[in-house]
Amino acid sequence: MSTYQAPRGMRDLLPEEAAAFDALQAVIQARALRYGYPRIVTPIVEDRGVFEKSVGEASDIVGYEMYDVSLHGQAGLVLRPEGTAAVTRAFLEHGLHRAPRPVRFFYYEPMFRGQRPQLLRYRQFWQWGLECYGPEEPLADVEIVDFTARLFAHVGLQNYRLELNTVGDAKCQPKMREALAAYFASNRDSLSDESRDRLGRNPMRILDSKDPKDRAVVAAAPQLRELLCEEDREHFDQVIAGVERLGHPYKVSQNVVRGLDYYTRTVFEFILTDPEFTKAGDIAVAGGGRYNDLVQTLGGPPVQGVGIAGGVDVLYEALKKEGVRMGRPTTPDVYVLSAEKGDGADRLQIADPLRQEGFNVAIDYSDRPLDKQLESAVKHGAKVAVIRGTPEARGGNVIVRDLVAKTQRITRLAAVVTEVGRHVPKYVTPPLYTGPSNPDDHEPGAAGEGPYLPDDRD
RNA sequence: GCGGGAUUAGCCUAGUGGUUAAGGCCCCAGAUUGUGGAUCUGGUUACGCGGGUCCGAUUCCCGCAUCCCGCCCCA
Repeated sequence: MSTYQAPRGMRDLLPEEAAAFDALQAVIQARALRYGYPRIVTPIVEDRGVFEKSVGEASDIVGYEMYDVSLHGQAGLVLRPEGTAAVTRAFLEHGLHRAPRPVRFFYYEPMFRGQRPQLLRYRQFWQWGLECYGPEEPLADVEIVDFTARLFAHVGLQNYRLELNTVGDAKCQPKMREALAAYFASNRDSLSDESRDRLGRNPMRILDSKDPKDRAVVAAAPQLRELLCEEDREHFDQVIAGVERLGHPYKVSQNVVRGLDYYTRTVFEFILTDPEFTKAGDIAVAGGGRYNDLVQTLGGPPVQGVGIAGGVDVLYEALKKEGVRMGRPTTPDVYVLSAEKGDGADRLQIADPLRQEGFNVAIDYSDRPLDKQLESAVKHGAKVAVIRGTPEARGGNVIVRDLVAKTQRITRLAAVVTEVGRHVPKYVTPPLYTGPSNPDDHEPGAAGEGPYLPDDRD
């Protein structure tokens, strides 16, 4: 047993898992860009106040789940427990509330909460998220739901359900709270201790209680829909109509009330339905909603917003459970071996053109007998061995051996790349810069469209 | 933060209040003077940490750490 281990609730992603996480990021990020959401990166550490102000001081996250980090005893910094408040801080700090609206962001970052680790709940976990600042139109809410539903369809997630709800806006919430508080107060004796406690703080949270005692009371609680203000109801109806129109299955559920204070109007959760994940209660694979007052809360102008955050660890496990394959191979396809001792430079020279060409190539560093090197190459997952230094492979020749088919041929050095290419795939190294394509490449009329028209304003 | 369970090598398992704690897989080396996943042989690595009881503890007790399960909550 090693002396040190990863901190509680934090884990290492070994190459295979890391590859899967990379693949998930690539897919989600590319899709976010399709929707007009470019990536933003914010620091892992934030001022404590960013979250106290926005998430709510009474919330569990701020109450006891924030990771303190102090520098030279100077407190006040925490590891970020969630993305929305941090992104909003950046949005304001850079004056982006003056940028053309809506202002959209995508993020994919580790988050930290000092909670007790449990099934799919870690102290360091990864979240992807979207934030959209500016629009008050319900269409923005709908698009974020749409993004998520289509993302899950794309990656192959099947076993989940979508629940929508609305919690009203700042004008309306007090009224709703009051009505709920009155109802729950009159049923005080039937409530769990926990909920009785919540009655004074946030009666809405009683709605998502899992306590069977509360359940009965909650079932007969006044419908939020009836308590809503006119504009809130209208907004919600349009959100529902939009989701409906796009054909995403959903359910309106009073129980979706989210634990963060900044939500107004629309809230939603994508909840896993596989029995393995529901035995411990609902696990959300994504959740979000509208936050119309958050920007102001953090000291900005009145700018509305809507967003969502998804759990990468949760998504990864759910996909694995459903048999979805993720990631790229983590093993080299080609191994360079040699029967000659001390010819490391030659091995590297053989590997280089193969690598240039896009093959994944590792070399054997040792002077071990060839059989050991072959065995090692196979164990490292190589499909092809390039062998030098044997009697047959002299004078600018090497052997290219297919380790799966167990066939080989002697090949001139100049033809190694071609020969290897017959057995294993090449990979594309991503470009450092991907510019816009040239619109002139488009051939007018090719797709049946009309000719370009002159713009009279020119 | 509060409850319950677990912790023997890199992994999986056995076992015991008393000499060198067992086996399988993996890893390394050799048998096999250089073309592989087999076989055989050998080798490295463990009683989570700290206290206590005891002549003596890996074994019993307590605390701590970590993991799992539940509460709480969320991604």
